[in-house]
Amino acid sequence: MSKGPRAETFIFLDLEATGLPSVDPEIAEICLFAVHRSSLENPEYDESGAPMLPRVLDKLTLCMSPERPFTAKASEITGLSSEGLARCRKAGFDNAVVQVLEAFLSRQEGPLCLVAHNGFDYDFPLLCTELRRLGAHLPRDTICLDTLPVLRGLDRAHSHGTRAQVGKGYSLGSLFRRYFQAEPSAAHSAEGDVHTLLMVFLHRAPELLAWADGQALSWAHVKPMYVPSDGPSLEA
DNA sequence: TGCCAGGCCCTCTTTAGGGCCTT
Repeated sequence: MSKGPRAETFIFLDLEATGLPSVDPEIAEICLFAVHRSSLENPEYDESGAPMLPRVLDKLTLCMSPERPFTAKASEITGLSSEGLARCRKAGFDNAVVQVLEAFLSRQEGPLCLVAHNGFDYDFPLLCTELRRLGAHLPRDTICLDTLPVLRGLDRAHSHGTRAQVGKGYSLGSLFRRYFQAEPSAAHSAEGDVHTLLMVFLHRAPELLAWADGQALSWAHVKPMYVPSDGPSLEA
């Protein structure tokens, strides 16, 4: 059941924000790694047999000052704070961010596939909220892949009823530790988590690419996490 | 300087409850 076009570039995405969906969070850091399909289909491996990061890789990381405060937990785990961002004179998620984002994406061969871990419940709706607030849009043929339900589903299918994999942790860190017997680096920095996400993807690339080709959902299906009640919503 | 959303999954299930996963 194909729901979208075949993606030529995969955009690995992670957001750090002021909290979980319950607090109507705002984005404080965004990171995207753009990887062409060819690099995912033909990964290189190091001497230990682990996949190597593609040599041809576009990266974008931006920090921004949210208007609302961080929850204590969000600030603790991300290392970001309103004070720290303000001290560095970071503007918010504004039209300049949108322009940089659009420029970054426009130089990737489309169609694009956004990839995030728990993306449908967090990163995609939150990004959708921020883009809509500014009247911005992603390319219409953009599709989305959420590695959390897809990897769970693939393992469940492979277990043939043994449930060998099902029930184990599927957090991004758990997957990385399971696949590579190593600790992920820089957890809860946006770039660190995107790096971890890409490595996890590379470990299962043939299956995930096939899944993306057949079952990825359109970005048009993503609903905003919430509708902002304030902010520069009318300036776009 | 906001403790709390919600869809999915598992099981001691299905007349339900609890944990995961994202910050």
